[in-house]
Amino acid sequence: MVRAGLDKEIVVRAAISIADSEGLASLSIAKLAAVLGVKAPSLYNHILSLDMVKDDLTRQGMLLLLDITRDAMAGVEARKALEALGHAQRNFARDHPGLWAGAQMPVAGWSKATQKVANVYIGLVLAVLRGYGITDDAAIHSARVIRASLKGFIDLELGGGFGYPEDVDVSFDTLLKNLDSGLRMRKKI
Amino acid sequence: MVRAGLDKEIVVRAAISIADSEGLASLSIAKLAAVLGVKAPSLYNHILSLDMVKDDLTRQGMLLLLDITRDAMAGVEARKALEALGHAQRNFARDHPGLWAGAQMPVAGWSKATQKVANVYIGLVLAVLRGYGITDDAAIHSARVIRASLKGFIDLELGGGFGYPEDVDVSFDTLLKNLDSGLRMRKKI
DNA sequence: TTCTCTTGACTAACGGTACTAGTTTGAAGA
DNA sequence: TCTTCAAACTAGTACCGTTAGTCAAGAGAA
Repeated sequence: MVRAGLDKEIVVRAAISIADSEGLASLSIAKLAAVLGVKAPSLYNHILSLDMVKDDLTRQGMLLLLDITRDAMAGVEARKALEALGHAQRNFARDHPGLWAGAQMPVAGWSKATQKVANVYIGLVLAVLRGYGITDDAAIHSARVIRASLKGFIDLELGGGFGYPEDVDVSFDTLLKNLDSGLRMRKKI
Repeated sequence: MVRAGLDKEIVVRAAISIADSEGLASLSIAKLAAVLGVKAPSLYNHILSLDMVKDDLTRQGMLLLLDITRDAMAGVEARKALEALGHAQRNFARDHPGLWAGAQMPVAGWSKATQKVANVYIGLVLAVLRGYGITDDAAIHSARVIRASLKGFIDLELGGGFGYPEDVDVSFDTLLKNLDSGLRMRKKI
């Protein structure tokens, strides 16, 4: 009965590692316990439930994504900012598929704390739109379009939804160009 | 031990009903058996596994979506066709959230038969693009953009991802307008 | 009508999941 | 050194999908 010296952070870190390498779906209490060298019930001295671990994982993933995106967007505007946002998200999803998958779960299952972090992300999208001169109601609608397009593309790419051999990078550039031209149109009207 | 008169079709039909009313995630052998008035193991006289039921459900969902979309797109071109495609998908997802969720699962988990049906869907998107004068490689890239945008929007809407009170219908129209203007741009170049 | 054979139900069980209760022990602080 | 709390443990609950083996319903043949 040697003590493993665990705490919630270590457990969540292990969960992130498992989710990113084997997929969020195969994250389980049993696997977590095995990785940490402990029997499954012992984990409950540090965590409330597997769902809570996933919530923590999601929130940490969002915070990391926010940092990365903010850095990428620093000092650029409009189209450059949109591209920075898009590439930052796509790269994040490829580097951390488990964290990305966590952030794509239905909002209803998140804790208040995690929902709060999610709202900060919207702020970043709205910042991009200010660069296009789009504010207020129109910004909300355009923000939804940007979020939806990026999320849909990344989910499809990660899920193996692009079967044809054409270069997916070119497709992503097409997506960003489309969004840019749509937003510039919107500004003119 | 009265015989229930089951067959695979009846089981899949019940699965669709459960998935659409309670969500794909809560579709289980136990629930399926309860609904059909039979003990769980009895189902295995008619099905191979729960995964195979989900695959059938997905394929049937896709076929239904294809029918609905084809009908909506009949006799219209370019922007009208794009709008028909978009609204048909969004309405389908709202009417059949379980079938929609099935069709969004990672491609790797599908049978060959189901993947084949999925490919037919791409044909519909390419038909829309022909109306814009976009063919070949460019069409593949634009088709990915359309699929990604629609999928992302619908997934976000169904998952409760749009927190602000602004009218989601307006946002969807914005998405379609964006796509349309992007595609018309692309045609000119 | 009776017999046979197939089909579709059943019960019991296996290994997996998350989780809880109760027990023991390591290790830190008094 | 003793006490106390935290963190591990074992054992067990209640689910999940799935398999093996059993038995009877019901259809077709004699």
